[in-house]
Amino acid sequence: MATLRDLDPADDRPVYRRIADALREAIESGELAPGDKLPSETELTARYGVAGGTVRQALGVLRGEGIVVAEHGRGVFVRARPRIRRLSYDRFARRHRSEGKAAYLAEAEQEKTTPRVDVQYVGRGPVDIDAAERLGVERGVDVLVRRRLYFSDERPTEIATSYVPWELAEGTSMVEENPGPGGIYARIEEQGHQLGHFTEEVTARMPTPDEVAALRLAPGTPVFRLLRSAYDEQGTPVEVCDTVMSADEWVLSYRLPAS
Amino acid sequence: MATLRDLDPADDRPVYRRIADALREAIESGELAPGDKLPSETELTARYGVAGGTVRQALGVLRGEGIVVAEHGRGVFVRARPRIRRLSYDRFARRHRSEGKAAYLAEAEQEKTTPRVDVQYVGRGPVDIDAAERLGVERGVDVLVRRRLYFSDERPTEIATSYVPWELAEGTSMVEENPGPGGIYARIEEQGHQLGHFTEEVTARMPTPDEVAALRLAPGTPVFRLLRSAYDEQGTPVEVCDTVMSADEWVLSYRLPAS
DNA sequence: CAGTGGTCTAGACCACGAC
DNA sequence: TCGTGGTCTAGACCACTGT
Repeated sequence: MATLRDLDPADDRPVYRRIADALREAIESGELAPGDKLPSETELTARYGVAGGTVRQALGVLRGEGIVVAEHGRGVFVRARPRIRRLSYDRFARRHRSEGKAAYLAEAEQEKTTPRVDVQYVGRGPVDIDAAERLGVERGVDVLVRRRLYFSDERPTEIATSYVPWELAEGTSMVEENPGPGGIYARIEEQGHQLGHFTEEVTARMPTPDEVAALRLAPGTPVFRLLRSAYDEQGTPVEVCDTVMSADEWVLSYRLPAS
Repeated sequence: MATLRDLDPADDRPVYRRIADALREAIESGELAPGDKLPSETELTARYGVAGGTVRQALGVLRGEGIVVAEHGRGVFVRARPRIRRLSYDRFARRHRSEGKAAYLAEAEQEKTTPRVDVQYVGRGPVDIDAAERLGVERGVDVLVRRRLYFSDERPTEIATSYVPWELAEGTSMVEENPGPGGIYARIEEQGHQLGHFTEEVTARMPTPDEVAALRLAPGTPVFRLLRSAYDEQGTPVEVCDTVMSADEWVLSYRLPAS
């Protein structure tokens, strides 16, 4: 059992917080490394002379902070932080499309990971409320809906749902599972809509149980939600993409003008 | 006491989850509106015939989801969602600076809120590790550190710490509590460094206890961390700003190029 | 003061994982 | 089978809020 410091008797904060602090310090100091097993609840009750419920409360604090994960029947472990990946602001630059690469393929190449897409739904369907507002269509109107789950080295990394006005998508390979070289943005440009710019709206929240399952999220980790709108050179919205991704696996990078 | 549905005896999930579900349904259906008081723990133990600990566990689930807040001695209340505010990508545009407004003042004017800044520390101090990397200085070197807490209508909204190379800051009003009209960016430009662009790196995580206290965060709400670097027209970094803000009060908005 | 949530105890029994 | 965490009980006492 790792050497944990004693509780400071002068500290009048609740015992469970002080136990959580002691464990957190052991983790941050590296004494308990990622993947290491924490002392069991039984050991901690003996170590600190408290009831089991108090120890559970302390561990609950650390789980809430996402720095440990409990595995039923095995123990509580220091969470191994996933590798941080960067989502770069120029990921939709035309040079990638003209090279025949969809954005996620260009990304994977730069990250040196093996990409895979699981297309979960492609077809005509009702537009989502947030997408409708940004596409400038009425709520409930039918548009092209493309919902897919992206993998990187066989680990799920993001859930993305795209919405494209039906008039624009009809009769093109956008309605196919595989939209062809350069992805749907290349198809949209072939339809006479040169892309002008994108806006991206970022929020973060705790995941729904569905998202925890689909993205295999550890408890206590928030998700990013990106709502990206693509505009053509006339400023007409041509696509909206709603993306959910694990917040502790990604850093989003943007460039802001000074003038 | 609000009419809560009975627990489904056919459901074999833990009792505390089923109680949490019943309460969540009452909230989502609007039967318990934002600001309403939930039945007390005593009432809930009687209503469902369980021990107090089980009821507390159920309420803990809802607190973790951030949909209720407990107030010691008063009760547990349905959380009123704060107004969503937008952080816009052009907030550092020169036109604001030349009008003598710091970015947060321009922001507050647009939002029609009353701004206030609480300057917590201004002076020479060691550079943070992430800031050092981006400023291109050695770790631990002394720079100008400006740490402040921003308020909007007297509610704390963000913690920000700026780092400026000491050679650039020395002898200017950047080292004063109030850096003068246009904020520190105006002072940096007066020093001969016309601002060229900014980069902003966005992450999201659960807050530390300090951040919960300073920002008066409800449990279960993640925070954004923005690491913004300012570059002059030669591409030399002139400032790094590290910002923490409540994720459920803000949506971050960016513009991406297509070419 | 009464009523509320916050902390803590000392047990019980169960479900899961590894051996 | 044994050790692990997950759920639950039936209490106790404390701290805070309102009257």
